[in-house]
Amino acid sequence: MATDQLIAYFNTYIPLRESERSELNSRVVERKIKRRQFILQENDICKHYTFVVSGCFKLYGVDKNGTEHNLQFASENEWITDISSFHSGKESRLYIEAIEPSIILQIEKINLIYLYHHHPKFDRIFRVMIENKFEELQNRVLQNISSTAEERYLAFLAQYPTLANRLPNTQIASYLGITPEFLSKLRRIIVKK
Amino acid sequence: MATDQLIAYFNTYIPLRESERSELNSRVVERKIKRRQFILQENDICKHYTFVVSGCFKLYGVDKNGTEHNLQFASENEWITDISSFHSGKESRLYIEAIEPSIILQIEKINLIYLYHHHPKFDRIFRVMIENKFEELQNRVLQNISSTAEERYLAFLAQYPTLANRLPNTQIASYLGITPEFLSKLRRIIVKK
DNA sequence: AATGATCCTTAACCTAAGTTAAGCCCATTT
DNA sequence: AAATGGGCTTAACTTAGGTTAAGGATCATT
Repeated sequence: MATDQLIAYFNTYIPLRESERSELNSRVVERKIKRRQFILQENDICKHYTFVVSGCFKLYGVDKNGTEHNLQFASENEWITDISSFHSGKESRLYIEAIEPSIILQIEKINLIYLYHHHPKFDRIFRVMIENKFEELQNRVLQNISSTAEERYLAFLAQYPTLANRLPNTQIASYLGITPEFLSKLRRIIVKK
Repeated sequence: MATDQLIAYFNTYIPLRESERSELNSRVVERKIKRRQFILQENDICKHYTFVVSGCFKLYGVDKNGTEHNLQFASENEWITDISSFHSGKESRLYIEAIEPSIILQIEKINLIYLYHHHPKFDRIFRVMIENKFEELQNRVLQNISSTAEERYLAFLAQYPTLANRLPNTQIASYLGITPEFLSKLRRIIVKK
């Protein structure tokens, strides 16, 4: 069952007791998502934390020219949400879209708050989870302000080799903040070396 | 007293009980820091969370050419730390330096862990704090991959007007990921408009 | 088999941003 | 009063990366 995978994931942080497992179980909803299907669109309110059981998603914004900019990918055992809209309860300016057919588990805000209040362990787990995510993002910002596109691309390949194989280069270019044409040029330069 | 300011800060998240206040009080150390003084240097291990009571700091990395790249500023009522080194216990690759004469409160890792274990409220508070920081960083990444330097500069002025007045432009340029010369050029273009 | 999408690449040309170098202005220090 | 040093600007020149447009490859759908 899919929630077993989520429980196993939490156990890597802090082992859950039976009571926590069953409460979690009853507060999580499983969904099957098709390729290209959205689980969040601009002007929606983001009501869930989404855990990816299988498949892959992207979180992105769209600029005034209609160009997409990838903020985050999430595949197996990763979380994805628009934390800004989730917190504020206001309309999102982002999209979450399946890149592959996927299975997810979603937890609603009320249920997450319930877990926080009845089992403080979840405060701890989610604190550590987001601290790790924060660290990752901080490294990305440092890369963005200090490295060339080529360096960022090579770093991406090194850090996410599996994703790099799974994703079309257009999606990687969007994540790196460059055009697909320029990424193509970089790839040729790298091969030549 | 300086810890009153920290307690007032925490109270904006969740009010602290007397027991929590006194435990916090005894686990926090006040320091006075001079302009240009470091509270973290490359290859140090980051042992503290630092709360800025007054003054201003920058967190930055230095690249192979010796150029500094500002990851974060922190002024009154903000936290600054190298969360990566703090967590892993490994040597930091970053610097934290006072931009102004400052007063800070530092909490050591053992003491923070003590607070987490005896008062789960701190798990909650730090979770929410870092969720907010995560959101901020995510917006910055989106800016970095989708906007021009001019747009990023104007957004910085709008988002941090006080900081923008307080900081030399060289520091802002470093934060935006551009050279001071180019920022100067942008400023002239903006004024002309 | 044919029709589109989507993607990847190439190439010519363009522009945002970096580099180098010089000069000025202020504040501190001597 | 000079001297130092940080910060800000300007300008000439270079380069990383974007734009536009085209063609080919791959894949799913009819």
